[in-house]
Amino acid sequence: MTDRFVGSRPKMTDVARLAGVSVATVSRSLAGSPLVTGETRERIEAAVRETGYVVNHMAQRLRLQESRQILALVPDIANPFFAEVLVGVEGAAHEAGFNVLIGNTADDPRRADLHARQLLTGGVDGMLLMNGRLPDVLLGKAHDGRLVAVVEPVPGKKLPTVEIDQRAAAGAATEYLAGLGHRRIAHITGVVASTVSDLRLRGYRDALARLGLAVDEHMIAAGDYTIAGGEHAMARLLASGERPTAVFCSSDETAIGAIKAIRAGGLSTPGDISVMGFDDIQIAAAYDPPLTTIRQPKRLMGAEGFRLLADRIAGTASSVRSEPLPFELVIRASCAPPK
Amino acid sequence: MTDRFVGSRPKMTDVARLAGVSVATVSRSLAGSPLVTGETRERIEAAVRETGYVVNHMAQRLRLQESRQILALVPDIANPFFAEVLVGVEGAAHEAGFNVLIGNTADDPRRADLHARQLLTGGVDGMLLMNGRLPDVLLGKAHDGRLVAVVEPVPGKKLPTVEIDQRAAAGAATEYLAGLGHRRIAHITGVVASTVSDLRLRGYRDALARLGLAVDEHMIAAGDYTIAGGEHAMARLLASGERPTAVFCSSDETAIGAIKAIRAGGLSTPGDISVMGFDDIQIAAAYDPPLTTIRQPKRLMGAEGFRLLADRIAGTASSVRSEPLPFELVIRASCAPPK
DNA sequence: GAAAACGCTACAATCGATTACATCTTGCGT
DNA sequence: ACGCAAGATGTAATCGATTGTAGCGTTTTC
Repeated sequence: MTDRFVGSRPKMTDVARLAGVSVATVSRSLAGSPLVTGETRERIEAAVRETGYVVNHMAQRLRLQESRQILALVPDIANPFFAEVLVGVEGAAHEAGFNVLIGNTADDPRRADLHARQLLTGGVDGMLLMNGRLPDVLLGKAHDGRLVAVVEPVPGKKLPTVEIDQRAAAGAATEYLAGLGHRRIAHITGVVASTVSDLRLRGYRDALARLGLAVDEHMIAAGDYTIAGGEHAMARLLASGERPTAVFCSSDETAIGAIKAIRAGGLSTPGDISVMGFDDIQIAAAYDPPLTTIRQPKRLMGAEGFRLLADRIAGTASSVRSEPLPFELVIRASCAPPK
Repeated sequence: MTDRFVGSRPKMTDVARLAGVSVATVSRSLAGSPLVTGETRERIEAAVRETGYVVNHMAQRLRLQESRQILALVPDIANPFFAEVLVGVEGAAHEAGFNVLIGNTADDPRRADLHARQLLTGGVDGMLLMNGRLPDVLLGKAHDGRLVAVVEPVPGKKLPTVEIDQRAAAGAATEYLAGLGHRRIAHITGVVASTVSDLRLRGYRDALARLGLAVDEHMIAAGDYTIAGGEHAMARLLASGERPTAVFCSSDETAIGAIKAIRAGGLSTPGDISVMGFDDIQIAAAYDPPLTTIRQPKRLMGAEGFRLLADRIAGTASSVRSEPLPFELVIRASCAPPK
């Protein structure tokens, strides 16, 4: 670690010269090849220490034709749900020696496009799509399986997808409320025209049908996964003639908004109206009342998404579609039997 | 966009051949050099369209000796505060044509080290340190200003730092509580031995001194920025002899924990005990009661951190230390005058 | 009319690693 | 002793771009 290479970093030739061997031998030695042994290897290692040599990733990547980087395209990093998925992605990637680039699309297709271009220019080896949309620049291309969808399936494109059985989960949520004795169960949807939101709505309808309960279209209000959206939707639900005794919300944020609207209407949760969330983000347990919700295995989904992608990058792609991951009904205090 | 290059992407030589010029000319043309003009440029552009050529980033980076990537080292991406800062970083980076790698340290120095190595290997052009710690591998090195600290200053190292005036902010919070009429104001700290937590504690002490109020050491409880930490700390505060009428917490999570403990003790907020948070994360406004808190300009801090770093990477580094960014007292409902 | 100036393009070196192939040593069997 | 295989190392091509310098053809200048 002397300062003999001030300014420019030592390169492999410097190590080779010092060790009295060729760069080929240094490269092999560093790669752990069994061809380099004994005294030679020691001399090289000493020279590496002496010079403070570290490999130049740009050169290595060009030669190897792989960046060992992936890009995670996320609608909003600050959304606690996606942040948690990202932790899973980062963790799995880190273990496999991959780095993770973040692409915050902020629902702007141009930003998504600009990020997606990384895949075409070789900036990254693969991409995780978490916003349910294939960027336009990738449309006609053969991106031979360097794409994996996480959370939201990508419509119109056969992509490996990591998800839970949304329909079954929504069904379980609805049945739980019915099991508590509720008969007038409302639903606040997610963003309209999103696959996941549709599936949850369908699951809700399924369950009501199974239970022999009629579906009242006035009991279905459109939300957008946000607190404000939940608040407005709940206000509408309350204003409609006969009000529900329980509400199944398609996100925890929506549930929080709903609870606020319920309180604003002079009612209480779960006293007057039970509220069920979805996702089990961190606030869910901390909120007052703690939210009963469906937990999605967020970190696991991220990790699994990475693994699927890594398999395809390595060419060991097994199946196109992996098993749905398990969800879990988490019972806390925001739902109770009706009065 | 024909399929003539199935398998291997077209490279610059392909474009050159098709346009009937040399690669040098193609490169210059694509770079927008004024040397290439008229018909030649048009032929090249046509050839680019024809082949569907896009530059190979790996080769470009090797040649240019810059990755146009930075790494953001964060203790926890899923922490809403840091997630929000990251949004700012990503936005500014994106505008400047930089990509952002995330490094989740999870408080593990080895993970931080592994990520930091990216800087030594040329994997990234610079690094944003958000965890207040210089990774060991960077210790003896001359990383000539490719490092910027954000949020938490890095002790023992003169680094450009993006921060707010923590001491003044804590003072403002404490004075606000005093202004409401409180005399017994407690404080729950952040992680002990962290610079930021120390500064806030000092600001709290300053303010009490200014106000002529005695500092009661029993009114200072150690937290760790988490909900659970706030809960335990508040429980201790309640158990101690004379209980406070107001608590200044060093994070919003801490405040939420404190409120839970207050409720668990049969008391209410702000009725019996006012609670003040810090940071103004998204839940702060949604919680019940909505949290009065100090807002840190999170996105701005992230964006500013990136700009400082970009300046130093470009060699246009202006000052080592930028002005502290403005904080803001956000008054909501968790603080009220004492009974 | 020769020389200088200029505009455009090509050649070839370069960035720093990896690796197929060639070469040189050794050791072993017979 | 000789031949041959196996082991260790070196040589040089390669990944795909950028860019300094040289070259060439045309126009300007005196």
